[in-house]
Amino acid sequence: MQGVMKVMHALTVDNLVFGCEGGRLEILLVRHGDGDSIGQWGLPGDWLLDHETLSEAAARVLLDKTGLSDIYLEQLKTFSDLGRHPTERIITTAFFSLIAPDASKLVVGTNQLDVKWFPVNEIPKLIFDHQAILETGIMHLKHKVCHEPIGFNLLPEKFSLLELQMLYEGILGVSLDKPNFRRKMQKMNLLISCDEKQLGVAHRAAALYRFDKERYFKLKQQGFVFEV
Amino acid sequence: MQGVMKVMHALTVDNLVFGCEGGRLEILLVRHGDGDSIGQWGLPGDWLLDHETLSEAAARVLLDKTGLSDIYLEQLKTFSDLGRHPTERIITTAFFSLIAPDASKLVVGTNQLDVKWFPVNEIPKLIFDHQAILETGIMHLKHKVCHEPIGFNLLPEKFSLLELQMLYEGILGVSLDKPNFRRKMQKMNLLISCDEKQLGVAHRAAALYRFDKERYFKLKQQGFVFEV
DNA sequence: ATTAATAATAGTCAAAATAACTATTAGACT
DNA sequence: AGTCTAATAGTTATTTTGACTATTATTAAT
Repeated sequence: MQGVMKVMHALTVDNLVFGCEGGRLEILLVRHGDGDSIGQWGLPGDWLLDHETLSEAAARVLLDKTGLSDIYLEQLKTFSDLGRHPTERIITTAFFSLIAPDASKLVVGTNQLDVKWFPVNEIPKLIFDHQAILETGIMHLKHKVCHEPIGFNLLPEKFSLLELQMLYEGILGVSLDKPNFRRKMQKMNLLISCDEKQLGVAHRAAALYRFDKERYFKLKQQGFVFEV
Repeated sequence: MQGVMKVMHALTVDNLVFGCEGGRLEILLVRHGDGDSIGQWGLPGDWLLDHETLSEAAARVLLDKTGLSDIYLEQLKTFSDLGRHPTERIITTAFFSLIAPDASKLVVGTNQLDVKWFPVNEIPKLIFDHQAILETGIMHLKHKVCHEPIGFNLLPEKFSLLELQMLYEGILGVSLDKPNFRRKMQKMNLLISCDEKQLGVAHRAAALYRFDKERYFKLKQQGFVFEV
């Protein structure tokens, strides 16, 4: 270390909790019930406590809001701009999580007015720099979803190939050729057929698949790279 | 925010400064001259000051050590494990930078005994969790170098195709087919011929190229993705 | 019952990209 | 003149991609 003085800093975590409904990407927001930002929407977050790591703090926030644990959770970036908070210097580490539909029961925290899912293209004005954090997260998601099979975390356990395709179309904002998409996915050998069909649909029912996590990790060790 | 108490934290930045000599990936380390870790090697770092962002702190550390500014510098990850520092709780944000050979004149800082380049596969024992930070950084580099043209930051302004290939081979730890590699690189249209040849080599001199940054950004906006 | 609608699934085909090569050329050193 | 090293050029079979068409299964409407 250099010879300059140590300064202490206020640290928080903020979570980008992504979900997906009918191919539409959604984000979880909370409405603050106290402080300067009362009544405004922002990302769920909290102070980092003394005895916990950043990941643990992020997992705690996620559990508080959604009742979920064992969720795909990844550190995104630490935001430290001097003006990011209006009155104090607060540094925040943003996390990135992907959750499957209907898995969660939303919980309104103490000091909060509301928790709600918003489609990512219908976001209200957000507190502090949360809009910038969200944009960073969406860019990260767009990139990563093409190079690693993390998108499956946004789908239910069993899904059809069209649901998978619509997820990609929703995230990337493009439309894909159905036969080509299905061929590419099936050739990777990462989908296990459930030997089940969709129920209650008004057309020919699609076969349902699960993502083969074990196989993916085995292939990955052998140098395989997932690519969409 | 939840209703828990705000705690203040000690924050530092640590830099992974990568270089390259003859296709061999190197990292810049400093030997500490005071504190508990006296005499041991570690990543160059410093406390985060009150008036600066994390990026600014990282750029300051880089300038102090190498005399360089305007360097490729990217935030990697924030490390917050409770036991990462032996006596205090210190949270550090690791940065990732790539510098061209011979660009830098190393400077031994106050409270430091030495600054030196080490090949990444001949690293001494490092302080704290710096070994883990380094491994994270190398993994990140291996991944990113394939998807974005950041490798050029590790080469001199003018380079031959074989130098470029050896850089990739060094970073990825694989050997590549020369004609195929050269064809792939040239087809991307990101290399400007310098209309110059290597000097002082004991064999047929190779043509020298520069990386066309402007063209890359233009193509990127149009959806082009760099892939090796 | 027939037909329309919707989406699943199967298959085609030309163009492009890749991997694994061989061949030739230029320049320096002995 | 011959040897070494690496640059550069080219070949070929295989695989992958993109842009399609065709067929099938299922439900809902007429």
